[in-house]
Amino acid sequence: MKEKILTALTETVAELLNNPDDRIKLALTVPKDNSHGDFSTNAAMIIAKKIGKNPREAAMEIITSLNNKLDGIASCEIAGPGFINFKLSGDAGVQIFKQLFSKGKNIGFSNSGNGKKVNVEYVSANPTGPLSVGHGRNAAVGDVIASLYKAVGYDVTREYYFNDAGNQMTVLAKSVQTRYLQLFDSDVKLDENAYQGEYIIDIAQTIKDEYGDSLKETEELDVFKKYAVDAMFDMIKVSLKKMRVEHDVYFNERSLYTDGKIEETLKKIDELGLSYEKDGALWFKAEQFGAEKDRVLVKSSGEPTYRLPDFAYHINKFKRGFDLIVDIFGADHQAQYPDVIACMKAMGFDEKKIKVVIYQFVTIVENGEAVKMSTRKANYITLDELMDDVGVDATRYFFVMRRLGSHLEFDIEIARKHSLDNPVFYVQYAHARISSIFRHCAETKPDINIEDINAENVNPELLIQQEEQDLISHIAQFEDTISVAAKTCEPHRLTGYLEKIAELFHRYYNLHHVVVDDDETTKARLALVIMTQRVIKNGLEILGVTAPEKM
RNA sequence: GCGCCAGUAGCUCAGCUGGAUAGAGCAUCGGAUUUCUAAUCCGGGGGUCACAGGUUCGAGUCCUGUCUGGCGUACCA
Repeated sequence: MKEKILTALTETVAELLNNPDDRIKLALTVPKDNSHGDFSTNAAMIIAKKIGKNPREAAMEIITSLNNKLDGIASCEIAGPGFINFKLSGDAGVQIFKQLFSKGKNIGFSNSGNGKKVNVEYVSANPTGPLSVGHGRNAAVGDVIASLYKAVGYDVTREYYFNDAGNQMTVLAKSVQTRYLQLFDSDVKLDENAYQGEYIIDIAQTIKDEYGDSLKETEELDVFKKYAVDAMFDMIKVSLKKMRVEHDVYFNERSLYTDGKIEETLKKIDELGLSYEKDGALWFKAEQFGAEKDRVLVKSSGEPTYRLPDFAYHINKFKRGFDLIVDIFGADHQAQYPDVIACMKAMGFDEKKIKVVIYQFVTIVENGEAVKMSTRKANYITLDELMDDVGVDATRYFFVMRRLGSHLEFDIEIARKHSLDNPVFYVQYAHARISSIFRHCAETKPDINIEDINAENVNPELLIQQEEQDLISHIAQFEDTISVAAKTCEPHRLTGYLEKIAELFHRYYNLHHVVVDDDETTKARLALVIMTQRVIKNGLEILGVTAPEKM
């Protein structure tokens, strides 16, 4: 319907301008205020100046020449400064309702992605400690973005990239070693830079249980490292599973070395003339791509920096044939992507396929004060603790409900209340209430079987209440909302949308009964709430939040 | 210094490609339950959209400058 109006409008405007080639960006929107009709356009205001008339006169002309082109429109009105508001005829409304209802359980899902392959890389925490609240935002955002892509028909790969080698692992192994030695001699001091979490002591204890004191004299860190990495990964995977996050691929940075990809990448960069040696290190000519100075690829010690494997990793992603590569990371990693993009472009890959999603930090507020976070110092609140406090549903919902560009303030005190002002409950409650209506209907009207209701055997014309019309017109925007949320990688659009749907439903519920004396009206209203419930359920599913039948 | 992100009600935040009277929740004040779950609903009060210019029919939204905050600017990841 929307397309039809827009096409007719575009043609009309082109005629009036006497220049079909002059493509003008017209907006046809669903007005916030429903007294402004079902659709609204700004066309007249845009062309007014060009055709030398004031906007309201222009609107008049558009309507006149539009007149015969559209069916299904009950009226067009000129309003305000020159908007043209269209009101659909009742018949069109019925068609829309039937169309929406017949989508059944798939309402909201579409196939605009057309099976294109997208790789979403998220969490990607190195195994140096339990997942923090910061990782939690990453996990939730990445997971929901992946689900959004799936909902619009992409073939989605969820990926976790990690590094279990290098400097930080050595620090970790040393920390475990120190804790191990402390089990024999409490005078041993823990290095200031060491990881200080309790979990390090647990790992040391495990090693003591298996090896006794046989590792007391060894300089070799391998055993400590192996135990530490295994233990950390177990911990991380348990947390992610609890959070309902499951990756398809765990990609080990080290495999890029064993496969010779690092060498290959280095060679390619050299061939392109993008590297040079200086002070014993190998440098990447980042300045050439707008960076303020060049960056080190290989340290004078011979060890690569993170940058080189990052390049090799992205080449690998391109070679696996992804049409879209989505990287999700926090604001503290913002510096690393321009180099990757520049390098991929230089190597002839389509760098526009890389989409970098950067989210701002999570601030934990406790007793009105921000808690400083540091993995090393271990004075942070873990993701596990958070999930235990407020539940997985609320955790996931909270992490995605804000625009990614804004800081997320997580007030522990409020979260711990299992509070009633929690928006996730508001949405879930709407879902549960609808289930409750079904139960009530089954008891009071055994003749009506919910399962039997379909687009053909209900009469949508009986849905004449304003609240019903509001619900329908918002439901009609569900698919669009998902598709925009996916395209922009902005999950909060979906939470906002669901809250609006829940609000409209709750208002409707308070004003009107679904199950009423008249069976036909009851059936029409049931169809409406069935659809509403499907929308909420599918929306929550994308968010990874449960949709309870009872609360 | 330079770069990225932000500044909207007392607090936490929405505001889709510029559109009609800037919206929610919390907090506050006042109402609604013989009826499908009151985890709900209805209403009141509360705003110089950080500041100053600019672009245009029209700016919270776009441009420039200023101020404030977070992050980055490693031969750490």
